[in-house]
Amino acid sequence: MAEKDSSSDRGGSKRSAKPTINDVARLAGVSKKTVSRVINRSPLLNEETRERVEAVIRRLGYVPNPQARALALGRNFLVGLIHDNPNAQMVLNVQQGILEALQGTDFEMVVRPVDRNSSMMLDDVRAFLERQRLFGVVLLPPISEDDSLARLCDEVGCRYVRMGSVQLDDAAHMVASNDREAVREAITYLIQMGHRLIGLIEGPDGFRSARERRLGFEDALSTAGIGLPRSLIAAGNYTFETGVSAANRLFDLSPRPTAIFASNDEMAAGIVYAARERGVSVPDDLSVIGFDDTPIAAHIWPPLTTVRWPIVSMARSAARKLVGDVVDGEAPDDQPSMLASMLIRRGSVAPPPRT
Amino acid sequence: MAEKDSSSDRGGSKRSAKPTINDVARLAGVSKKTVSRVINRSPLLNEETRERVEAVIRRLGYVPNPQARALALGRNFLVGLIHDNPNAQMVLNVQQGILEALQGTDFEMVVRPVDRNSSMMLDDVRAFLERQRLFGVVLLPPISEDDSLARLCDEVGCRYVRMGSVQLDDAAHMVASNDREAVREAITYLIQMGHRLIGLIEGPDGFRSARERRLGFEDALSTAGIGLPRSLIAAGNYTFETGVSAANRLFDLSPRPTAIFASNDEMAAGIVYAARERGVSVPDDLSVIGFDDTPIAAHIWPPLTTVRWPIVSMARSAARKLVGDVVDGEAPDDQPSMLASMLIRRGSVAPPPRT
DNA sequence: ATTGCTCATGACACCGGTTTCCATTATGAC
DNA sequence: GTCATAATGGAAACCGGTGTCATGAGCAAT
Repeated sequence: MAEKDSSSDRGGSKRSAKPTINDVARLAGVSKKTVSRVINRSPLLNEETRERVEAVIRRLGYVPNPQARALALGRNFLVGLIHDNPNAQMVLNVQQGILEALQGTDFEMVVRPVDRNSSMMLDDVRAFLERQRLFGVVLLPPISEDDSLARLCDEVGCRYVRMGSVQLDDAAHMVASNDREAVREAITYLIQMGHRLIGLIEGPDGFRSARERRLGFEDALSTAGIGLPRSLIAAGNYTFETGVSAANRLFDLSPRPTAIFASNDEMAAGIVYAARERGVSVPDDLSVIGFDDTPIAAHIWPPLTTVRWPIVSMARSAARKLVGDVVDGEAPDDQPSMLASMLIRRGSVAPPPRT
Repeated sequence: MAEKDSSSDRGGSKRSAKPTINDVARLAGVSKKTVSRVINRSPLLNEETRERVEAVIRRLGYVPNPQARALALGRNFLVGLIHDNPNAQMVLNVQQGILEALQGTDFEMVVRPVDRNSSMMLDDVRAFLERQRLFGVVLLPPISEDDSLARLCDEVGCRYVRMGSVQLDDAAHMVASNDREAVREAITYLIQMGHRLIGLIEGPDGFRSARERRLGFEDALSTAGIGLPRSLIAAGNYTFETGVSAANRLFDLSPRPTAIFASNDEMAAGIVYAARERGVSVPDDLSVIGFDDTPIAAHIWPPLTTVRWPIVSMARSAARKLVGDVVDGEAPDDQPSMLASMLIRRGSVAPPPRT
């Protein structure tokens, strides 16, 4: 310890020295490179040599050092998840999907929540990407809708795949669902039940998902020849609380809508909550449809009819796009870029009251 | 490309060569070592030299390569989160706490969900730890209660900190809350409201959190001199569904309990759901208290009175324990090992009905 | 026997940092 | 002015892998 430049290694760690590729090579009587070939399943390798080396590897319990590999290869084995989504279940589902795709590979997932309202957001992400030199990132909505983030990834040479409600990028960089079509179906279902006065609680301005869902809503109504007064559209921002207040605004309308579609389940749960507060019965007086099919949808009373967003599959597909060609030579667009949502019918929809 | 050992680098990546420490050294007219000293804030360095080097670093936008650092230092900068907790909000809160603690350090967080029911679990985790050579891991309940996991970490030389409902390990390896005391308070509150027939929906067998919460429940009753018939205790496993079925079992009792405490919010939400199904009014006919204060608690009707588990602070504290001494020479037990829960009073508790 | 080819393997440099060890320079005491 | 000492900076080794290229063996064709 001639120089105390850095913090000293506090002695305790009795981490028994891990065997290295050199140890394996020496004991097997071959060169490092040959061991490296065994590890990487090189085809041009004598079967007998391979077995001898593998035996030594097993005996020593040798595991290649990922840091060294990362350095030598000039890339690491980290896939990042960048998100600013407040919905815990959604984020966790995405993590699950990514991890499923990474299962059995050398890749790990690192998670990076960001604050889209911060002016530093882009700088933060840039610093993160440059520092960590991630292999690639998955971008979760709503921040995935931001083109400047995608450009940033390009700039720093980091692969990316965006998830979203609509195709915003080419197939290699995008996994989308078709929200518009799914909402159209849901609203058509309400219309078939007899509803004519249907309210909409929108997602926040500037979110593509919000816009797509609204477009699906409008499509269904205009196809059925039903007009849509401005007053039936209430603003929300995907939180439970705005669901409550938007619902209250719609309840004050006269005539009152007999059904409300909320652009996500949180807000739909807010509608149900507000209805209880006001003594409005769901579904007898009011039908409610949400979007996402997060657990809350099934766990409130009455259980919510909602559109299931195929979030886990989307995430899995996104991660495969990212690492597929490295892992098994698969082309990045072998993975689907468009996945379908589906309507889940539960107890929050009924025909409108007779009055 | 003489040898096609590994998958070829698909050409596209026009990642402009990142500046290295050599570039900085050359342009600043100093040696690598000097640049390294600047990066690591070595004190024995001429002020003028430092400034010159820093200027070059800024000009080049140089960022040290973490992989190379990890290799040279013999440790990486990854903190793992190992969990098998099905509660999304809880997992995400823990992630948030860990990331807060890691903020501004060179550490990143990798997430590893495991399946505690799999016989391969320990082997999987061992493979994970050995492969990735993580700096340390945070263990989330319920799997954190498993001593064999902690022993495994010791064995492979990986630091760990366990989170839990009771002190299961020494202060350097544990961050706990005091569930027992918190539940005692909650039940005492029910007793003060006049309840005498109080049901309990337990967490799964073998979970320390479940046991501690039950002990707190029993403590409060016996302190108040209230007996606890076996029939008032129903089994659950922390899921919404078992909350529903356990509640139904308690509803069939005669006399029916006037209050039920559930060992977590999911199950408490199940009670409220079941009550609605049966036409039992909460809180008029039945008071309900949950545990955790996850968002669902505030988002159902009526909003749940519950015990807030200080999960974010616990996670932050756990992560600081892990990296503290490396980051700023802080002793690992400068961080608290015990954090307090608190009762959040909302709308699901009222005095018992007169009858 | 010589040439030409393929196959299996090894020597060696390299990735980008940190550390060791030594050389040089600056400082201060005499 | 000289010498001892401390402050500073550089050369080279090292961390543990991978890539490049050379080499020797084995074998078929000439």
